[in-house]
Amino acid sequence: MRGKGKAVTDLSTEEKIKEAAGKVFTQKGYAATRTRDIAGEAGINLALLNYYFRSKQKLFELVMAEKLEKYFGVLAPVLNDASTSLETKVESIASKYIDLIIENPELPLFVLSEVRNNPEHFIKLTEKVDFLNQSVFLQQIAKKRPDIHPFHFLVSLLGLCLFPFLMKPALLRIANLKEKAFIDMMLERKELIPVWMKAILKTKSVLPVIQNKRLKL
Amino acid sequence: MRGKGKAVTDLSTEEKIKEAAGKVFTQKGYAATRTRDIAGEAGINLALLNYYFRSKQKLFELVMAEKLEKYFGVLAPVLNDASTSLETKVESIASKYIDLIIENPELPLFVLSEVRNNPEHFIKLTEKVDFLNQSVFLQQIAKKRPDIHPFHFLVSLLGLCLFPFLMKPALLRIANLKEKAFIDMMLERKELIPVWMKAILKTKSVLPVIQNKRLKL
DNA sequence: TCAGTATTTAATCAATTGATTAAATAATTT
DNA sequence: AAATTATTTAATCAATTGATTAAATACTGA
Repeated sequence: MRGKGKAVTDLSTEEKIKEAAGKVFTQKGYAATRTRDIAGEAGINLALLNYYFRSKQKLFELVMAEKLEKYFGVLAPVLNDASTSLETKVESIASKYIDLIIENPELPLFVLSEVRNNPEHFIKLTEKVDFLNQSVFLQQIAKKRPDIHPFHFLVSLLGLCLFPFLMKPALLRIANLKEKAFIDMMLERKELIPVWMKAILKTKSVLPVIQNKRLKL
Repeated sequence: MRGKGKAVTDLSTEEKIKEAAGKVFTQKGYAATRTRDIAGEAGINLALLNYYFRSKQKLFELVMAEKLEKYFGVLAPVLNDASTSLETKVESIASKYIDLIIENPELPLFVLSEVRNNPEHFIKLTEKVDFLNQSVFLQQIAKKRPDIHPFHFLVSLLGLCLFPFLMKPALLRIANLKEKAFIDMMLERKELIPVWMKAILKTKSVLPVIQNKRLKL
């Protein structure tokens, strides 16, 4: 049945559906998404969706892989750059992540939710690339603060960048912010976070040093 | 039909269902939850659920209100305590929040997801209590750092506490951590975060001071 | 143009799911 | 114990939803 057809048209329709699926899935999550919503959003008939992608699940997996790639794609190249300082890396991650999420505000909640629901997606993505554990970034941190597990700092950095987007709906309400003011705050954070991370990395050790928590490097 | 019956039995069954609903809803979210799952989890028949709570939606609203109360209940009393220092408040929030989420690991993702899907829940909770904007906590921050919107610090504090739980599944995998090691890290954070927040509050100003971003206090 | 192929659609199916109902069972009261 | 009321259940309903099918339409190359 399904042929390759004219490449341009083919790609266009297929892409249109995938685009719509990306939008609806990220907004409502897998379970709350109806294939009819996607079809409607794409301006096509429901059957066409299954014609192109066989099933909701298959379509979702395509979208998910793309979103995961987007979400973690910011990190990978920076973390393993041996030619930049730790400070530069922090600046780069904060800046790129915040820009990315301003353009894709629902990405973090979507990825975190669906990774929890279907860890296998995330596992498949990471099983090939062990980019993180042996990364230059973590080594640079470990060198500076051998007393604290380096993931403390990575998680803190990501939390400072991403968490505001996660609590954005709540924040807009309780802080009485408008959309524009929120974006401005996030842009401010591109400058604030590197300063803060620097300060955090400089703090005096407070943890008991009973166990040696240094990574195997 | 539905009578009050024997108070003890009544409460027990009703509570059993609500407990089960809380568990399933927080684990899977509203859309992915089947009323039959809840009934199964509670060890009762499906019809009994509707007999007690009329509908899935009604039951969910009860659970949601409870979870919201739990989630934000940590903050309210601390933020408005005029008798404690800013430093003490930060310590208290970090400690209480981390303890709470260790006991209820799925709470943050559940609350954040469902608040996005149904902002009215959150709105209903907050419309009465304007505890945050005029809080002692924000005033103490604004006094110390009039150059930066105080919500920057609140969001940072919450992010440092909560974000690790949000990316826990990813973290366990990429950092090669076991459950126990993760909990230990979070306990460490109860000490680290206050130190970090202190350092953050001390950083030199880096933002342009064109607009006066001071709150109306 | 027209045969052949690709694309799109309306109609329909079967499974799932939230909700209801009427009947059975258990508890309580008199 | 009998009557009354409360609790629980199996069976069923109607709507939703993912998926399929067969037919119609648009497109392409000879």
